[in-house]
Amino acid sequence: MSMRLPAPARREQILDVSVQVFARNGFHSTSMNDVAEAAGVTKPVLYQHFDSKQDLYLALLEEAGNRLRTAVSKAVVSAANGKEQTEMGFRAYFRWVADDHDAFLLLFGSRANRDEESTTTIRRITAETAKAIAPLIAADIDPEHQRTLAQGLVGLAEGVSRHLVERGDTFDPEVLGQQVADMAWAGLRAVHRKG
Amino acid sequence: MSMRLPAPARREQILDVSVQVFARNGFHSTSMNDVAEAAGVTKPVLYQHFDSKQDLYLALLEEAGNRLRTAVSKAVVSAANGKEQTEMGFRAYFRWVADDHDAFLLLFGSRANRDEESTTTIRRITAETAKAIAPLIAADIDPEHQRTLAQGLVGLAEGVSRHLVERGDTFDPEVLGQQVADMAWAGLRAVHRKG
DNA sequence: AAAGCTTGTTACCCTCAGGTAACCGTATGA
DNA sequence: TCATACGGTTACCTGAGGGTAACAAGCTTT
Repeated sequence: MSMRLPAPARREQILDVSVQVFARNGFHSTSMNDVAEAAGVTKPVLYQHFDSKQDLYLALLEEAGNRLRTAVSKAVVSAANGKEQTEMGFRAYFRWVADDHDAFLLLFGSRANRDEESTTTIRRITAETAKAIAPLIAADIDPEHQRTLAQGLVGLAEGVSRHLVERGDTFDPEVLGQQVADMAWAGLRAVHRKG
Repeated sequence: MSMRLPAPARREQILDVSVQVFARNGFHSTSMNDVAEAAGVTKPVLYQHFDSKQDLYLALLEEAGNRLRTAVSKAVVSAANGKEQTEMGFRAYFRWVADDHDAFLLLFGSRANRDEESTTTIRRITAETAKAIAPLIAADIDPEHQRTLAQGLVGLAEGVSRHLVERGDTFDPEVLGQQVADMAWAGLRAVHRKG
């Protein structure tokens, strides 16, 4: 039925397609047959490119995580002061959510199914994101607590995004990012004042 | 091996045990045999009390959700002004996390596996929690946005908790709740000022 | 102590889905 | 035009695990 494709192209296509399928239906509710069908191909083809379902899934997580990471860190670097970093960071985050939609669902959607290994990967990604944010938090509080609050901010962005994405709402990432950043920044300063 | 138990007691015991097992290993990685073994009993006994694995799992989610809901709403009601409500709410939340540990992981842990139905249930619980929080947010911004921010606050608490619980850290819910509440409250006021 | 309800066990069925062996068809290069 | 490599398919194996039928062992009530 489907056209013959050179191996690397097929691999890419499989990755593209499976992000969507997994994001929509979750890991366990998606069979390799489903993926194959969505790719217009049969199961053994998948196994020519990936060792196992796990392997495919982890590759997807990894790729999605990379895109998130680079989007946020690029944005943060290009900012001058803490406040601006906060703004740029959140705006980049929501921009990523808005146009890498399926990747977001894959990593953080309610349907994101997680066994041992995937959990580790996702946690790592979250932790790295938090790490990128941590410096924004006033340096005069103990680092332990700093990291905890950073995780909280990540959760904040995640919560907002999940709500919007799963409702199917569209949103302007710049506006939303700015609003959430305002909120977060004020919160951060409050923590600072108290120590 | 195990003692005979009257039906209601057995049912309770199964619920107690399975919260732990599911929380620790996630839905799909936990077989009914695992649950049965943990309960010191064999599989068919489980099916005397629950129609299916789904059924059991949903019962757990429901129970956990109820405990969360009542904990938070009780706390919020007993407070006078918005600031106090915020403080009481967050403290109650973290108190719940601290001593209903497994329930938290079940609902919000990384390993929380979610098919169609469970997702709906969990979303409902999150939404209800957000709804309880929404009134705290300044009334002069549009309700749509209000709800979105409320989801963000829920995410904030969730993110902080997940980080701590999954690291196995112990924490004082009162102190942590107060700190997060300070942060949240400042953020909320900032949103208020902007409209 | 026998009937009968309740609790529990053993041993099984059956489906689903991950994974693979063996085979086909077409483009390419000698 | 024949060989061969590569992309793809059909048809199967297999294990895990949800769910159940049939039977055993206790209480309890008369």
